[in-house]
Amino acid sequence: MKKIATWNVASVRSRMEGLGNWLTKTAPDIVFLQEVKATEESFPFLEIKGMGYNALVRGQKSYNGVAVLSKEPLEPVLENLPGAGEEEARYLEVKDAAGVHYISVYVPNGNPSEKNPQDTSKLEYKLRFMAALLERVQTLLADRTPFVLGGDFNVIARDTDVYNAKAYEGNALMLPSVREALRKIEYSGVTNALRLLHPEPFLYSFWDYRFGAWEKNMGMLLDILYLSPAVADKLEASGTDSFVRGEANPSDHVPVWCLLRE
DNA sequence: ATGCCCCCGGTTCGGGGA
Repeated sequence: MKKIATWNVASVRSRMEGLGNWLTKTAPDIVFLQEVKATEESFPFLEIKGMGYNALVRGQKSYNGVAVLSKEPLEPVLENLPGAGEEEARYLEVKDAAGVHYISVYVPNGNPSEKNPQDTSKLEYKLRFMAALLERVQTLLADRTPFVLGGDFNVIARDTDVYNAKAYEGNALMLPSVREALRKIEYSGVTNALRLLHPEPFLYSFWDYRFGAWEKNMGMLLDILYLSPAVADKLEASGTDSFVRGEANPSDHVPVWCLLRE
């Protein structure tokens, strides 16, 4: 069995204790991280090595940043998503010795800043990014490359993936254009590892730090693991590690994981 | 239900997150 997880850690350096506890407790083989908010120079490679994991990092100062942790060494394939620009660290594709690709992705949020509520440039970037991601998925599928694509997609795919859909009307997390972009990826032929086995409504991976959201269970499902067809055939189990949201100094996201037969 | 929180850089606040 191989366990693969994705987790938006919301600043890896400030989350080391929780990350270590979670790795020890759940023992994933491969972990996709998002929002590490560190450069390669400042990334805590040594501490993570001490936890038993190698790390490949596409870093950036202050913002974004993605990584893949693994017990067995992996090798890099792409450090940027083709067609999405190279300014922001939101994509890292690596592969194992068997040729399976592992992709950690952090899709842009897409909402305007509070100071410029009419600004649509961030939404346009999100849609461009998702279109480029669709292209990459289609290429991998056409090549019959086995892969796991996981990350924070920043999309509320269905009204029942959020505590109150009405409150988020017009939000870039669930605009029709954004949902359509996600559906194009899903309908290209990948399998949602969590949803295939757990279709129930109000299953969340994110609870805002504000509003007492965790205590009131005001959450959203934003994190996804997509499997290529050959990998999906090996899916044994999946879930969310929501317990970490209740621990000290947590990320606002929790890990989503799947278990694959060898 | 957007203000509430949290992190970063680098200073005592602004930007970003969702």
